[in-house]
Amino acid sequence: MIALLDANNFFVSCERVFRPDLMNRPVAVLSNNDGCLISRSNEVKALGVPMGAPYIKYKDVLADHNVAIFSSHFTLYGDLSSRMMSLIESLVPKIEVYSIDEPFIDLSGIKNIEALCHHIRHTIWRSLGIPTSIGIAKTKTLAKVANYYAKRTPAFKSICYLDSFDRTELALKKISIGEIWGIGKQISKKLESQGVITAWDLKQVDPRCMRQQFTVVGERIVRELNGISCLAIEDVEDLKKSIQVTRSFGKPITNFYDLKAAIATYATRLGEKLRRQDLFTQNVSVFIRTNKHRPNDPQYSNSATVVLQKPINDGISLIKAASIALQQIYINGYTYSKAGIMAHELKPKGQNVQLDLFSNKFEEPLQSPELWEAIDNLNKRYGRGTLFSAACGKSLSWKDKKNLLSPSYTTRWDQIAIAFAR
DNA sequence: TCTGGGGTCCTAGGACCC
DNA sequence: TCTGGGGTCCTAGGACCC
Repeated sequence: MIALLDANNFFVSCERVFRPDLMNRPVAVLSNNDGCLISRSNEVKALGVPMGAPYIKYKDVLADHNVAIFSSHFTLYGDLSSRMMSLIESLVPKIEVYSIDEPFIDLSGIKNIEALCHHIRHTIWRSLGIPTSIGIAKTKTLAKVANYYAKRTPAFKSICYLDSFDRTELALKKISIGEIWGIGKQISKKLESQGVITAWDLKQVDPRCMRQQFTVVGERIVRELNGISCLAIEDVEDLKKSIQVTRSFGKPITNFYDLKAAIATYATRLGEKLRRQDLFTQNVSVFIRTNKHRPNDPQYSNSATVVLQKPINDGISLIKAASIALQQIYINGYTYSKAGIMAHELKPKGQNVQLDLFSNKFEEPLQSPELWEAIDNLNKRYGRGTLFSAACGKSLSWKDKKNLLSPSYTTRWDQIAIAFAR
């Protein structure tokens, strides 16, 4: 058996951990730039505010209902996530971290599955204050279905175990295909036109037909719904294949210098991410684009890739590479709204010493790793952006907005939570 | 008026090779 | 009056997920 544990409204729950006064008040968390809603408490969901809705469109409704609004605070969420994962790991033989708030748990060999799951939920609640739901079934896809019911059916008390054929049949008959893991908008539209409406319908489709229409991905879904496990619990954490930093601008950019400064800032952040994971990149791409939500404005979007002679992860080399890419694609006269930088061909430490036969032996030395460790430590201690390259510029008008940020309760000494006893 | 960011996996199709 | 066929590698783009 496989369990899928999922934190309820994770980002909202993280904000509530240090603000018990919000426990019974509606809460929502915004995307970058305070653009749209990406996490809603149950009360906000009940108001009919959809996931991903533009904040500004619902600002009044949210204010009318006294909803507490937060800018997204990924340092906080990431920290609470890793605490939650370690807790779970200490209680079970094997987990696979699937997303920031969801691990799959391998339950093979466990005797009293439900008791263990109750214990896991209780431990997370008591130690972290995060509410969770657990779905249990024979395959990952079915565990996802079980989790769907665990969240929505109060009688289940947040745990749903699809332990029999009958229960599974009932569960599949009452859920539409669009709720199934891996079935998005396009595929459900196509399937519905063929009369496949519920997950139970989908379970009956010939897997070979699914493969023809929707590749092996579709075939696997049907098999998994039939209780045949096609997606194993991944043992080793795979090496990441790409790392990116992309942002919409707080204000649109119309000149090269601001764009260059933005790209340099993203390149700096990319370097931090690479160094934190001890990774190097040999392939840096940059993209820029105008606002695609304004079809009447002149549209332009392009990207360029720079392939490097040797793997890098220091800020200066990344900024240099990114600037070269940017120069190749920049066209004057457009209003840019978004840009990003991506690193591909990631290589772990140690693999970066390989010498290219045809490259000059006496190339300039790699930027000193000690220097970058010192810079990272300073920025970690005194806040991101304490020390940065002049290429990132001083004008911050294009920077993203985060007007409603909560304190860094768990990662900054100067913002640690304070409790008062009365 | 505004509408996120960071990932993965899969396929088609072109280039190239023998 | 015919112009192979099989294989690999790479990239762009689509679809999906949280």
